[in-house]
Amino acid sequence: MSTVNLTKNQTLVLDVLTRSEGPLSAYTILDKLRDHGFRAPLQVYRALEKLLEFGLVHRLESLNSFVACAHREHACCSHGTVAFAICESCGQVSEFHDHVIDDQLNSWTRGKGFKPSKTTIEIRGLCAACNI
Amino acid sequence: MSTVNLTKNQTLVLDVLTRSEGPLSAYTILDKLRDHGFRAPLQVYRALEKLLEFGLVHRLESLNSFVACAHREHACCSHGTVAFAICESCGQVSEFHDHVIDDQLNSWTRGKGFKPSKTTIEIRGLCAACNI
DNA sequence: TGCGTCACGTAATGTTATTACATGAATTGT
DNA sequence: ACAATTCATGTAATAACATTACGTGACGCA
Ligand SMILES: [Zn+2]
Ligand SMILES: [Zn+2]
Ligand SMILES: [Zn+2]
Ligand SMILES: [Zn+2]
Repeated sequence: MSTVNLTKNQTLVLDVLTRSEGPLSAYTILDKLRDHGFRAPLQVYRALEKLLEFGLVHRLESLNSFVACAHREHACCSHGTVAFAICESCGQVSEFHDHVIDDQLNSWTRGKGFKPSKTTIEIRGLCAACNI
Repeated sequence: MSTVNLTKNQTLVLDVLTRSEGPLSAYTILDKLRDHGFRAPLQVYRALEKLLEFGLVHRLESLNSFVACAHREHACCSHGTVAFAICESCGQVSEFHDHVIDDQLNSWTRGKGFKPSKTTIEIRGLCAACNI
């Protein structure tokens, strides 16, 4: 659980994401940080790039947006693939891990000689609260 | 295995995707169809929307691009979630299904009361040929 | 004929992401 | 102390991806 030294911009971006209820697009983050001196998309994208490297943030491909990791205490990157359930009504995102799925994907890739670098699993739908 | 009647534009787009080695972005499709009278992105996006509905085409979220379904004879939509392995070197895409993964995801969503509408599974990495 | 639906066309605009270039601070090796 | 290198940052411009708004003609059906 090595703690990383974040730069000022990285800290600002991570704080915004951590405080947010749901995922945010890069441009939404930019808007939220204009008061703190952010003026260009690149400032956000550069910070996000590092935060993704550190495993502190995840990118939701199906939403073109970003969330703070929900399992920071566990060093997310270390325990396999992460999956997300995304509610299309309220925007809530649940992050989870599943070793059976991991194993199954690994078994497929090994069988094919495919060397995975990054795996995306995203379930869009309605959360329990919205599915009344 | 009901065959759908495609419109002219839908046929053109599907043909381009079917002939293509790998996934194509909407704008690449547009360029390839300029000779056939395509002039605006919307023509492509409208055709893609229908082809996605029909299950003849898949969208790769992590690539913002589209592929023809590799299992048309099996009526792709009918047998659960589709997964893709995408080679970051040669661009080749392998489409596959795995019932264990399906079951595992379904068991998670049932447990949470989450009602899935669409699931994305994409593995980025290096295919066997590129991973020498 | 009048009406609704649907595929299509065109233009404009909105959203997301990257490239190119410049500056200043911190780090390293001598 | 000095040059060389690296890294975070700033700014502007542009590229890539996607949607909204509006209008037309074809078709099926009361
Ligand atoms: Zn995480
Ligand atoms: Zn919800
Ligand atoms: Zn398919
Ligand atoms: Zn390859």
